[in-house]
Amino acid sequence: MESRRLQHDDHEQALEAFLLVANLLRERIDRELQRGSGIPLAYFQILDCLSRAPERTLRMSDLASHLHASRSRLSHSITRLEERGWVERASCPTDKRGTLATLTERGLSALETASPSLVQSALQHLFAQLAPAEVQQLRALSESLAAHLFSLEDEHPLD
Amino acid sequence: MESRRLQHDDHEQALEAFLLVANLLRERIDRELQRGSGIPLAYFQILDCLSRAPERTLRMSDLASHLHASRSRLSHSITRLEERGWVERASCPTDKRGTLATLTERGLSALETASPSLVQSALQHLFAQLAPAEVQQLRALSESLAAHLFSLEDEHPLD
DNA sequence: AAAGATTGAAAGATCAATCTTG
DNA sequence: CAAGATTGATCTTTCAATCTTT
Repeated sequence: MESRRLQHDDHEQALEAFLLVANLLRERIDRELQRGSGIPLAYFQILDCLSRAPERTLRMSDLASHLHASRSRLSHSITRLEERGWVERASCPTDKRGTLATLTERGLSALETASPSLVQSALQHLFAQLAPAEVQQLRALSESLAAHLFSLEDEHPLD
Repeated sequence: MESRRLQHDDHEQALEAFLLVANLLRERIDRELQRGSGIPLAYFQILDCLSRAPERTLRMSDLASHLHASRSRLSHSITRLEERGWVERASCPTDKRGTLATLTERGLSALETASPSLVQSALQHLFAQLAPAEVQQLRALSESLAAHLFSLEDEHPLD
């Protein structure tokens, strides 16, 4: 009973520390991007994802699942990115229900301007203090937890 | 040069995995709370923080720094919690600039209803697959990163 | 009916003033 | 002027329809 209780406390403290650092990290990166280039992290991730796709184009649905975002959220975001001239929509030729999102030249420039200095400086700042083995630990733990969370989503989907 | 490049990739992948799992985890916990009790995680954290304070009361400023939230965000949140009857404001007797936030009886009940089952089930789900040593690793890494991020905030504050 | 996508309204967060007290 | 706190405008996310195509 005692050890059961201790174990639970361990979990709770680990969870608290994890959620705290996750927030701090996201905020920090978001700020550095925002300040340096005027691009919020959420938009950056969309542009980055499109830039790696063939023809710099993806279907809304595929883009949403790559980014682990809801269709609704992505749709609103793409609307705003279209207003900035960074993304264009086109209807899918093979399936009239679908919509294709394409990264424009201007969008690519914006991404390339923002990308190198800021993300790298963030990374260097953040991981400068961790030993290579610790970086690996962090990655292994994250991937293990992510796999578990994905299996939970399959049981109880969020949409 | 080659190893420099490899190291950077390691960092980037670790960061990606970490940010992904952090989002999944936060969403999952938020949903379980929301579905089970109608309380969003952000509100839960405020109520929980107040419930541990002496007299169930804290100054807005102290509450904000405990939660690592901006004063503005907290002020808006407390307004909404007051509307629900879960928190009350009072002006600080010793410093007329200050405002005290107090958890009400109804707020305490709401917290206690939401708290036990949901958070514990979330914790058990999430950590069920990690060995105790891994939980400790996760905690140690999180705390180490958090300490580093705090020192960054001191150099370049966010407010 | 299910899948892909969008929309409008409501809730939450951020940003730049603003106001009061120290 | 600085610290504590609030406000209003704006932006983002979420939620619950809605619409079209399969």
